[in-house]
Amino acid sequence: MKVIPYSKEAYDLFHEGMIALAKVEQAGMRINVEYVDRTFKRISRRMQRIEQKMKNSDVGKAWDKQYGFKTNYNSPDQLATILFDVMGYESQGETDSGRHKTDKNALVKLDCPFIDLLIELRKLDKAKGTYLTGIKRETVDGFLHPFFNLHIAKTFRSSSDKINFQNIPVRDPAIKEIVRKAFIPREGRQLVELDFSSLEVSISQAYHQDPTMFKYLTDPKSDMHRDMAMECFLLPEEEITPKIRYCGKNMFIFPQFYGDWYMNNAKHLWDAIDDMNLKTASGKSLQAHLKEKGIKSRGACIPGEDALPRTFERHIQEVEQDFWNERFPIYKQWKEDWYKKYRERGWLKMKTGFICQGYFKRNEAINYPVQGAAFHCLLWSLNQMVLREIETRGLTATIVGQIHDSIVADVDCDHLDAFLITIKEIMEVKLRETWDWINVPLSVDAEVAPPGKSWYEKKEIEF
DNA sequence: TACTTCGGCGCC
DNA sequence: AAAGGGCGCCGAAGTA
Repeated sequence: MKVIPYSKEAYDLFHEGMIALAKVEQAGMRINVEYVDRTFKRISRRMQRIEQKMKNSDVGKAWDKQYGFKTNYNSPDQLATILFDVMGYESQGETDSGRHKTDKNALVKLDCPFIDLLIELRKLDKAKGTYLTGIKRETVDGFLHPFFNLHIAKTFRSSSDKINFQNIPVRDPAIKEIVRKAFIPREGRQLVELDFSSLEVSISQAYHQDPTMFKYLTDPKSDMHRDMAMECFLLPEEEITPKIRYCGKNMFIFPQFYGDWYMNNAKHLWDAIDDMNLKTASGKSLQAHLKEKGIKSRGACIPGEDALPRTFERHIQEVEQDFWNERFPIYKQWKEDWYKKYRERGWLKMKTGFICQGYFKRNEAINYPVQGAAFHCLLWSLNQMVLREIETRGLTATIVGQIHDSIVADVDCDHLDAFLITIKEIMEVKLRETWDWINVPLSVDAEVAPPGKSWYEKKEIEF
């Protein structure tokens, strides 16, 4: 059977999207070139000082003895040889090709002072090698013009390259500052970022129609991440802190939605208790709290082996069971039905009219329609702004980028309020008028940097 | 010199 | 029964 990969509506969305994104690319983002040059040199000096310290440590001396002038702290092979063969540290697992793992997660478990320096060095190297170098290379006359592609991702999402505008550091405060200070607004303007809150979860609702999820997405008093944090750590609502909620969200709920399983959840949540120094709202350590609840150890977490009673692993396994069988059974049923239908037909169709055909694993077939359609909500909104509303309303504003569920703009300070009202109306109201299959409210958060200030200075605002 | 694969890491 | 979805870029190391 021949499958045409899109409907007319989907074709139109991408046709307009190509034009709108080309305009975004052409406009570009203003760069503080002097800052980038200055910071590049400063980071280089900092890296040299760190390397000097590394040289003087015991690991550094062993490294020099083994490799001499060939010493390269950036080589995973050399690092593994020194740590696990020469120094005798315990290997923390293997890569796909059977080498010792030397990523951050494996290294922090070794308890070795050299490692802290190495991790700091890697971070600075990332900032310098990938971001500052990339910005310098691609900036022309003070403007950076990243590409936004619509022909790459299997899910009909976008991608971005030269430079990748969609992976600028934001979580690590130090790297965030180094890189994002390079991005500045045009004269008399300020930078604005608008993102759909929990867009993929909201779009998943249109597929599975789970009533419990519907309540979470429509009742402002309900809070799915808080609830699952309570389950994972056996805590009452009043003991949930922002950090604990963060863990429920990013180490249980989101991984579960992407198809992960309890064993990984248990490992990550258990590590977080120590790494993030988790305490209940009334100040008790979670370690002690779980012990009181009868959970004294993590559990072996070995695939194929049953989780032992009274381990954290067993507990999270039960939380997972409850999550899908009791809390979201309709969602679970949809996943099974959807995958079965894909297996029968060999293709799947998104709410936005795009068709994915080919061999997909279970998790892929389930995730693609949500990921793609969610991005299409953003692209539709961007098209309205770039191709229609900005000009129609006479706004002095330029869309300069897009990050899957958010839009970045460079807006005249005097037009900020009008811009925000316009784009909020499009993203929250007009989008749903156009696509009535979206059956839950969509809400937009705004972050704004002060006039003339860099992208690093963006702060969430009420509007 | 040019290319590929791998490990690692940045984002949603 | 299976067991984390989607991207791009860097340097290291090996191959052509």
